[in-house]
Amino acid sequence: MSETGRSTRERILQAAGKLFYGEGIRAVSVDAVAEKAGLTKRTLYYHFRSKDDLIAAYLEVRDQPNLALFKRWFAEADGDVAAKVEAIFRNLARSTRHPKWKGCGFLRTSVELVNLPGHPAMVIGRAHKKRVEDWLCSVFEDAIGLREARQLARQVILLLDGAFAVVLLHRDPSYMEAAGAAAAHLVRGLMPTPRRSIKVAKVRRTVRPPDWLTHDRAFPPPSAQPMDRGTAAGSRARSAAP
Amino acid sequence: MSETGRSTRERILQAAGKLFYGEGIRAVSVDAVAEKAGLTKRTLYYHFRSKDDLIAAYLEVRDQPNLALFKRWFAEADGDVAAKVEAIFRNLARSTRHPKWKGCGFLRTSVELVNLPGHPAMVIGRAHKKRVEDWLCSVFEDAIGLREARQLARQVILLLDGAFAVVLLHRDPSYMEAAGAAAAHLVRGLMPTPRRSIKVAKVRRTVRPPDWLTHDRAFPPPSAQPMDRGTAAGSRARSAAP
DNA sequence: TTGTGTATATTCACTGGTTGGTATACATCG
DNA sequence: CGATGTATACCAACCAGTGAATATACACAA
Repeated sequence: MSETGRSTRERILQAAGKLFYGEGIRAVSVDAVAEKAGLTKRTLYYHFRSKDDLIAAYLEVRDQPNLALFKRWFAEADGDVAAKVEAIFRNLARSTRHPKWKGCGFLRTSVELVNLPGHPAMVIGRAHKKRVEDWLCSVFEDAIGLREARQLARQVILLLDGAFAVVLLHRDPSYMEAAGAAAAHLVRGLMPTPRRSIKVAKVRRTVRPPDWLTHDRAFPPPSAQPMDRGTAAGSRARSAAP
Repeated sequence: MSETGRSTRERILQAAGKLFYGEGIRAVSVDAVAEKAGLTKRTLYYHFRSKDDLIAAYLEVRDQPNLALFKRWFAEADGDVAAKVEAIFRNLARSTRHPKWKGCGFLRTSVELVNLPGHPAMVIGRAHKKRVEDWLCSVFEDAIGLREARQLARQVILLLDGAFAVVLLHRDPSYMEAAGAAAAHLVRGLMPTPRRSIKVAKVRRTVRPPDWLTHDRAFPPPSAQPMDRGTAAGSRARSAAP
């Protein structure tokens, strides 16, 4: 609670974030995190019950900023919904060119904990992906009809996570753009208004619902309060590694 | 290589396959593999130079059978190419319901070795995925005569690998079927023959030229340079880092 | 048949190092 | 004082990989 206490905890989280994301959770020892944070392992264990707790905290920290980034990219893009969705992929493609980019931390963690489905980090990862999907779904509901929105959101998510995996494997950002093109095509195939005029549509045309414009500008939180934080006594299996 | 030698090697590979796929390569020790194979660790090291060699061999074994399975599912399915592609996803969805299913071993290994791009297992994994993509590409070229076959094959691969990741995370096979529907929709959108409406694609446009693949964006990008098309072919092989 | 040489195949016991996690004590501060 | 942090030192378990000895198979000679 003290000032030094909070900053220490955040220093640990920052070090853990860099190391876990950069090298993988099993490849990083608690000692390495402590050393990077500039303190002793014992101090780390004062702030976090276990390595598993630290892993969960590492993902939890990244949850909201990640979704917020998607929303920002979507909001700042011009064009219709399809173009805005594609803009997310385009921004992501730019990110993947950074040498420190290592795919999606949530997916990678879920792979490393594949046999611990109840691990708190897995719960957080699933919740995060669901949150992105729900946000996309709400976006599509506003622009299209209800029924296909869920399926469409899922398919965009599939392309997104597929691109994370494939670009990480091949280290070729063009896959991310191919995914964006596919996503835009899927969205456009379900859009009600025939987009014949290519030129005028720079800014959203005022289609029927006048409220969706305002609704689009101000993004409502997908759900009031997230995070069923808890099950702190998880204490699942150990993560051993060379 | 006497008779016993080969069978011993295969016993090791079988044990390694079950353990590596079931629990992950970093979670499984060499001792565990040796014990499961019913021999000593020293014997294992007689047949394989190192654990990394064993990992590579584990993936190499699965390369051809995996692709052959896709080809079989494709060949045995009825309907047009889109339906045949969708059949792959449907068969895969059935596979994911098996409790021992743990996603794609190639992708999972690439995640665990994310910082060793020159690792032999990574090379094998990339080659495998490329092989599946090339096969799909040739299917689209031969059966439909598509010029955009390469891009289409990549997008189907993206949906495939995305489904592997997402189904593994949520343990919900319906994502695999959603991916299949999306893939079929993408394929069908490029098929030359007049198409009948099937399933998901309810709203159907009647535009002839499938120009969406050529990265046309229906709306002009705000700034001049939309995206820098990277080298479409050629995956850069980064030099190994220890 | 028996003996011997040689390459293959396998085992036991071990190394040096790392792992997640602790016991204990010391420090700082309201 | 007592609560909150931090540090030194330590643990038992586990890790990938190895040295030295041995067991087995087979080829060839006497």
